[in-house]
Parts: sequence; C-alpha cells; structure tokens
Amino acid sequence: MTLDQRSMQQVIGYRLRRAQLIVFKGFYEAFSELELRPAEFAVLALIADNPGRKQAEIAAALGIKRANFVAIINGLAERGLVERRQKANDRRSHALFLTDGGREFSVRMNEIQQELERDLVARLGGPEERDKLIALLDRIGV
Amino acid sequence: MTLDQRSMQQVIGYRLRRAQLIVFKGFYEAFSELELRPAEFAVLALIADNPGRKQAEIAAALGIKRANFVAIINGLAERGLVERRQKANDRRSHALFLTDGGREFSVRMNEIQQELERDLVARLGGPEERDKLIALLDRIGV
DNA sequence: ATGAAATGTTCTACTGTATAACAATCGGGA
DNA sequence: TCCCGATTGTTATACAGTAGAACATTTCAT
Repeated sequence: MTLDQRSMQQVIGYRLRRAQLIVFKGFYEAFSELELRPAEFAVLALIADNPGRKQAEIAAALGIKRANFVAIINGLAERGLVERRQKANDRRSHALFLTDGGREFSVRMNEIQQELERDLVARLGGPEERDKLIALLDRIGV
Repeated sequence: MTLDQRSMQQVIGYRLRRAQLIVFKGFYEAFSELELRPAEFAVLALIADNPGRKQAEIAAALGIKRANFVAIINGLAERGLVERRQKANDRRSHALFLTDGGREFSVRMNEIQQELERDLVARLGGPEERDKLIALLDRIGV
C-alpha cells in the first residue's frame, strides 16, 4: 500500500525542498491578510535594516536579478510601503527607503513573523535546535 | 558597504530556501551530463523502489499534481527510461516500471548522487551532522 | 575624450505549479 | 442491475519565479 520512500528521505536536497515548501505554506497562510509574499517580506526587512541602499544592492543580497527586482519594488511602491529616491552622487541609481506606512506595516509584519518562528522553534524542539539547524544550513553555503 | 543581513539570517524559511537553491545548483551541474532534473531523479528513484505503482501514487508521494506529472512521465518514457503498462484489474490506471535502460541509467544516476551526498556530508562536518540535519527537517514536517 | 562598467528598465522565454474540465473506468448502495 | 459519485490519466490554461538580452543613462578610469 504505502510507498517505500526511504531512499529519497536520505537525499538532503530533496528534504530541504520539502521542508522549505512546508514552511512557505505556513508563511502564505499567515501573511494572506497582509497579502505579502516571501520575497516581499525579505525586501522590506532588508530595506528596514539598510535604508538608502541601491536597488541593485538589495536585489543582489537576496539573490534576485536586477530585472526581476523592478516589479517587486514597483508593487511595494504602489502600496505606499517603499520609496525610490534619486541619489545625489549617482544619478543612475535609486536609493530605497521605507515610507512611514512601510515602517508601520513592518511592525505588524514582524509580529506575524515572530509567531511563525515561535511555532517552528517549538516543532524543532527548542531554541538550541533552531540554532543547530541554522548552523548546519550555514555550512551548506559558502 | 556590506549590507546588514542579520535579521534575515535568522528566518528559518529563508535560510531553508537559500540552502536548497545552493544544493540544487550543485545537482544541476552534476547531472547536466545526464540531462536530469531534480523531479525526474526523484521519480526514477521512487519507481525503482516501487515498480508497478500507479502514476497517481508516485505523483502524490512527491507532492506533484497529477496533471503536471503527465509531462514528466512522457519525457522519461520518450527517453526509454520508464514504461507505462495497463493494469489488469484497473483499466483507468497506468502502472509504472523502469525499462532495462532505465535501470542501467539509475545505476549511473545513483553514483552521481552519492558523490553529491558525500560532498554535502563533508561540508556539514560528518555523517552525524547529516543525520542531525535530516532529523531536524523531519520535525518541520508532520 | 573615450571606452568600459554600472544601473534601472523593458521584453521575452522557460520552468514549475495550480485549477478546471473531460472521458473512461471503477465501486458501492438502492 | 442500474446509477451516481469517486478515481485516473489527460489536455488546456493561467500565473509566479526566474533567466538572459538589449537598451538608455550615467559614472569612472585611463
């Protein structure tokens, strides 16, 4: 009846993908009220911590191509959460800032994110386990 | 100069996604010679361990929608790796099997996968760390 | 002054994924 | 036995994510 899935269960990439999909599913549900996608969350969080940076910098930090980043910022700007300002010293680039509304939004956003994170930490078995997971994921990256 | 990315580094879903992308990048490079995608690898591995199962069963086990699974099996069948056979007792469903060529292919496929896995285990710091990672990912799922 | 590089942008294409609809088939209950 | 709902494979379609090429503008180093 039940399939033998033992071999795939040992494939790290496969397990990472399945786990990520589960976590993202929770994200979409929790953020449906704010209509926020994972990439948009990351962009807002990065701008909040790094106001005034160029589009290209934020995009590169998140592994998003310049070309695809335009639509994301357009969307956030239309919602009044983010603002493009001309940089005085370099007229090619746009500096990104949160608006007042964006800062307000990100407070609520971070509350929801904290809930999600608490739930995940509980599932993992505690903060030490969370730290262990993050440490292991660190080692996968360069 | 460098962006402050500390807050995002603590977001489990984000870290899972980035790690998964890195691992998949390695997968695509290692399997470019075989022109095999992650989903195709998983399908072949599952059929190898569970010959004769219905399309719907294999698809569901991998979290792939029936509709999207058709093209995957079509591709593997055109390459002579997989075979659809009518089930005697249920003429609605197709039973999936590896062909002789498919079994031969999966030997080479598993060799490459073992190399990838060895490399990942080395990065993680040893087999115990790999087991720990898998155990933590288990807890994220139901 | 000139040419290379950076930046934001548009367009395009491909992949992955979700939903709806359909025909054929199966199975259970009246 | 007949009928109705469920299952299965399939096609068509739509949408998000992502990648690459090309472009105008601007900067910068030589």
